[in-house]
Amino acid sequence: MAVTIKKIAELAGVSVGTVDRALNNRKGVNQEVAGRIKEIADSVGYVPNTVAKGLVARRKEVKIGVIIHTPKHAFIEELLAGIQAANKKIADYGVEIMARYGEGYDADSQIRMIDELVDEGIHALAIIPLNDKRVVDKLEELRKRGITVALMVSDIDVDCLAYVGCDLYRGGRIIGGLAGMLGGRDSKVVYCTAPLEILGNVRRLDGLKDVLQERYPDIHLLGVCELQNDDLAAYRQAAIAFKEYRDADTIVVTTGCTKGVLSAIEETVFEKKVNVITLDLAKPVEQAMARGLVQATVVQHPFLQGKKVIETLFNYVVMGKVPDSKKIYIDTDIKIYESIF
Amino acid sequence: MAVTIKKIAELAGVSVGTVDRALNNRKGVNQEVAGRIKEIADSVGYVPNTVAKGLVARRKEVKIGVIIHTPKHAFIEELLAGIQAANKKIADYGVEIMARYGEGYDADSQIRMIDELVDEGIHALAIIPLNDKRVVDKLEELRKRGITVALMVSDIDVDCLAYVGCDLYRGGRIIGGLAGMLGGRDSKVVYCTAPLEILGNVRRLDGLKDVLQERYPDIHLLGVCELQNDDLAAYRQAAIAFKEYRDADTIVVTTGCTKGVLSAIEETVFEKKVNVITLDLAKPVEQAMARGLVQATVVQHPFLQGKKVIETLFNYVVMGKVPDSKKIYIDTDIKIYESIF
DNA sequence: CTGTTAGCGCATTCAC
DNA sequence: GTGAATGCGCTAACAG
Repeated sequence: MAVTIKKIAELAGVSVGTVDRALNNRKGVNQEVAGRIKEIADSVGYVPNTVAKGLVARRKEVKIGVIIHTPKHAFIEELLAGIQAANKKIADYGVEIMARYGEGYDADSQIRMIDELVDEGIHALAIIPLNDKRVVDKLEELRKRGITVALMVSDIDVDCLAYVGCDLYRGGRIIGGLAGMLGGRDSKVVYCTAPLEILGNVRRLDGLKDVLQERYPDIHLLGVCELQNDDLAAYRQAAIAFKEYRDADTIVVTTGCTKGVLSAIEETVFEKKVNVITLDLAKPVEQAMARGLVQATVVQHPFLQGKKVIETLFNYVVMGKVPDSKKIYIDTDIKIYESIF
Repeated sequence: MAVTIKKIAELAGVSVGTVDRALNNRKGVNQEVAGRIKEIADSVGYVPNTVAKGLVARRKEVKIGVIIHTPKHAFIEELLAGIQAANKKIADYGVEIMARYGEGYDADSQIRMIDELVDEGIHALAIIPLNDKRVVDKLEELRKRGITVALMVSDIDVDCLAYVGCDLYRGGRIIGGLAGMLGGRDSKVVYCTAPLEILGNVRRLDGLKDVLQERYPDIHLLGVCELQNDDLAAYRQAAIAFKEYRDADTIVVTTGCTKGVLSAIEETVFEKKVNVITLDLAKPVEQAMARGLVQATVVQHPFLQGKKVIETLFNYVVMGKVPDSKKIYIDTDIKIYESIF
C-alpha cells in the first residue's frame, strides 16, 4: 500500500490540509512545519496519487486549443486522429479540446485564430506554427498571459512548454542516407518539398544537404522543387520540373500531396529507372510502393505526434508535470515494401 | 460537463446504486429497470469516468506477474524498462508487478516460475512463452483459474487475452526486403538466428524465406546459423560458420548477442565486402553502424512492447477493458546510420 | 430488488 | 497557520 498524505499527516502530527499545503508549496504554512513535512514525505518516499489528483482536477474544466493552419492532408488527418485519441483519454479529467483549421500560410489568419481561441478561454494551445515574427510575438504574449503553448510538427524559435514532433533535420539526414544507399555514390537527386514557410521543411532540406556533403559528396542534388500543397498544382509544377531533370535517378518527395507528384514521375521519361523516396504513408504512397515505384518511405508517426502534444499539455496544465525536455522528439522511421505487404 | 451515473439516476428516477448495477450487468436488478437505465445511458451518451473507476480500483490490490525466461540482453533490458514505465503509471491504481527471470530454454523451469507466481496470488501474467506443450497446458490452466495471461515478444498458439509484440514473420520479410535492396538480386545471404525454441525466431526465418522466394528468387540463402545467446559462444560458432560461407555478401544477425557475431564478421575474410543487417539497437550494433559495418538494423521497440503488455493487462484486469484485438502488434521499423548519427 | 452510505486520495473552502 | 469538512465519480457493503 503506497503512502498517502493522510499517513504523512499522521506521522507529522498535523492535518492533511497542512500536508497538502506544505508539499505543494502553497502559502499559509509555518516554514518549520513545512520543512518537517517535506522531510517526512521524502523519507517515506511519498508519491502523489495521480488518479486522485485527476478526479479533483475534474472540478475546473480545462480547455486546450488546437490550431492546424495548413491544408488537410493524410498527415494532418492522422495527426488529428492522435489528438482525438488523447482527447478521449483525458476527457475524464474534464478537459475539452477546441480545434481550428485554416488553409494556406497566412500569418495574419493564424494570429486571428489564436485570438479567437484565447477569447474562448483556452488554458493551453497546441499549434503548427508558421515561421513569422508576428506569430512568434503572439505566442510570447500568450505565455505571458499564462496560456501554455506547445508547438507541434514544425519547430520554430519561441519560448514555450515544448516542441512535440519529429526532428526534421534528422529526417532530412535519413532521406539523404537512403538516397545514398539506394542510388549509389554518384547518383543524381531531385528533391520535392512542401512550402518552405513551414520552417521544418527548411530544416529537413538542410539535413539532406548536410548528409550529402558529409557522406556522399559525389551525389549531385540536381534541383529542389518547392511544390504547392494541392495535388493538381503539385502535379503540374512537378511535371514541368521533371522534364528539366530527366537525368535524375533518385526523386525525393516530401510534400503532403504525394499523389500528384507520383503521377508526374510515372509520366516522365527518365534516362534511367528512378528510385523514389517519399514521406509518410498515405494511400497514394502505399499504392506506389505496391507497384514498385516507391522504394522507401520515411514515416513520422503523425498519430503519435498528435497524441503526444495533447498529453504533454495535459500533463502540465492539469497534473502540473513539467516535460522532461523542451524537445519531445517522435521517431523518424523507414518503411519499405515488406513493411506493408 | 460530462454525464455521470448520478445524473442518469435522476433521469431514471432510481438511485446511483441501481444505475451502477444495471450498467455493469451485475445481478439483482429488475430486467425492465435495467433496460430503461441502459437506454437512458445510451441516449445521453454516458461514458464511465475511468479516473473515478481507477480510484476505486485502488482498494483491492492487483498483482501482475512477469516471466522473462531468456538471457538478459539489451532487448530484454529495454523490455523491462518499458514494463517499469508502465508500472510507474499504474502504481497509483494499486497494481503491483512481480517479475521472475530465468536463463536458458527449459520448459520445466518456466512452469515452476508460473506456479510460484500463482502461489503468490497474481491476477494476471505477462510471459515470453517457450513453445512447449507443457507451457501451453499450464497457461490454459491459468486461464481456467481466472488468471489473465498475455504473451509478449514471441507468440505461441494458446488462448489468452492477447499477444503483444512484433509480428515476427513480418520482421523476417522486412529483413528479406532489405537484403534484396542492399545486396542486389543475386546476392548470397547468411542468416544468424537466436535459438529456435522461441517460436518467434522460427517465424522470422519463415518470413525471410518467403520473401526471398516471392520477390528475390535469385538470392541464395547460403546457410542458417542457430547461435547460442552468449557472446563468446556465439562468436565461436559464428567464426566457424563464416569460414564456410566466405562467398557471402550479406549477413543477417538476429540474435540478442550481436557483439560476438559482429566481431566474427570483422575477423573473417570474405570474398567481397559484406552488407550486415542486424536486429534492434544495442550498443554493439550502434558502434558497428558508426564504423560502417552494419548497413541497417530492424528495430522492434522493446520498450514499447513492455509498456504495452502491462497496459493491456491492466486495462483488462483493473478497468475491465477488453483489448480491441488479440494481436497487438508493435511496429517493426528500419534504422540506418543517419537515424542515429 | 433497491436505496443509502462510506471511502478511494487529493484539493479546496470555511472555520477557528 | 492550521484543522475539519466537502466533493470529484464510482464501487461495494450494508440496510431495508
